[in-house]
Amino acid sequence: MIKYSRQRESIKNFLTDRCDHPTAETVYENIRKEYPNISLGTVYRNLSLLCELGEIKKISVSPGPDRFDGNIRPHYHFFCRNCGRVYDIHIESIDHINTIADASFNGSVEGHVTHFYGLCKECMPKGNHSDYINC
Amino acid sequence: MIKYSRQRESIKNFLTDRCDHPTAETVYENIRKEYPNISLGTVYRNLSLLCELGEIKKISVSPGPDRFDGNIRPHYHFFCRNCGRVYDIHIESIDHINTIADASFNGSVEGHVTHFYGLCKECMPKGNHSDYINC
DNA sequence: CTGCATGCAAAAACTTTGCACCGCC
DNA sequence: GGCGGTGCAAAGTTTTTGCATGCAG
Repeated sequence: MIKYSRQRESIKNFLTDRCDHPTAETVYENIRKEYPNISLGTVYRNLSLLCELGEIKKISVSPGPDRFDGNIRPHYHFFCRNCGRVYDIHIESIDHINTIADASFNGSVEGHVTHFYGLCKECMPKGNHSDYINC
Repeated sequence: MIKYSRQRESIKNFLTDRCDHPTAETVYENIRKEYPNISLGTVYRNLSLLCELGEIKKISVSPGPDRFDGNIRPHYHFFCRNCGRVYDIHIESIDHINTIADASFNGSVEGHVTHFYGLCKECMPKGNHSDYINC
C-alpha cells in the first residue's frame, strides 16, 4: 500500500509545473528549498515510484542523467545538439511506424521510443526568430 | 594521427562478426581470450574511437549499459521487453517523421533516434515459430 | 501500533582518466 | 625515437540500497 508523503507530493507538483524536463539532481536542488532535509535517495525513490504509477515519465538521454517529465499526454521530445535543452514536440500520431516494423520482424512490435534532434530556435543562425511557443 | 593497434583491430572484427549488440563488458570478456592482458579501459577507449570514426555504432539502452553494433548500414533496433535481447530491424526509410516533427517545431529537426519494443519470437506464446532470420 | 517513507551513507553500476611503459610508424 | 596506444588503478558520474528512525493510516 502506498502512503501519502509531502515529499512525493512536492516532487510531483514541481514536475507538473515545469516543461524543461529536469534531472533528478535539479529536482533535488529545488525541492530542497521547501524541504531542506530531503535526500537525493528519496528523490530517486519517488521519481521511480511516480513513473511506475504512470504519473510522470522518464526520458533517457545519452549521454547524461535521466530527465523527468510531468506531462504524461503522448508527445515527443526534441534534443538540441548544441545547447542540450529538451523541448516538447506535439505531433499527429506516428504509430504507423509500429506496423511497418512489425511487418519486417518475427515477433510482436508493441511500440516505439523516438526522439528528434537538431538545432533549437535559440541555437539557430540569426534572422528567423518567430515566437512559437513550445510549452 | 591514429595508429594501428591489434587490440582495436580485434574489437572491430569481433563486432562485425556478431549481430547481438554486445556491451563493453561482453566485448572485454571475449577479446580477453585472444589478448588476456587487455584492460576494460582500453576496450572503452577503442569502442569510443571506433564510434567517432563511424566504424561502429553505439546503442543506448535504458536501463542498462550501452551496446555496440558493428553493422553501420542504416537500420533500427528492437528490444524484447521480456528477455532484453536486441535485434536488428531492416525497414524502409521512415525519415518522413522528421518532416512531420519539423512542421510542429520552431527550430531545425535534423534527424531522429527510434527503437521498437515488444516480444521477440523466443518470448512469444507458443505455436507460431516460423524461421524468420533477423541477422 | 504497524509498516511504508525518509535521511543518511555506503555501495553498486557504468564509464572516464592520469600516468608510466610499450610498440607502431 | 617520437608520439599515440595500452594496462592498471583510481576516480568520476549516476543510481540504488541497507538500516535506523519518522510519520501516515
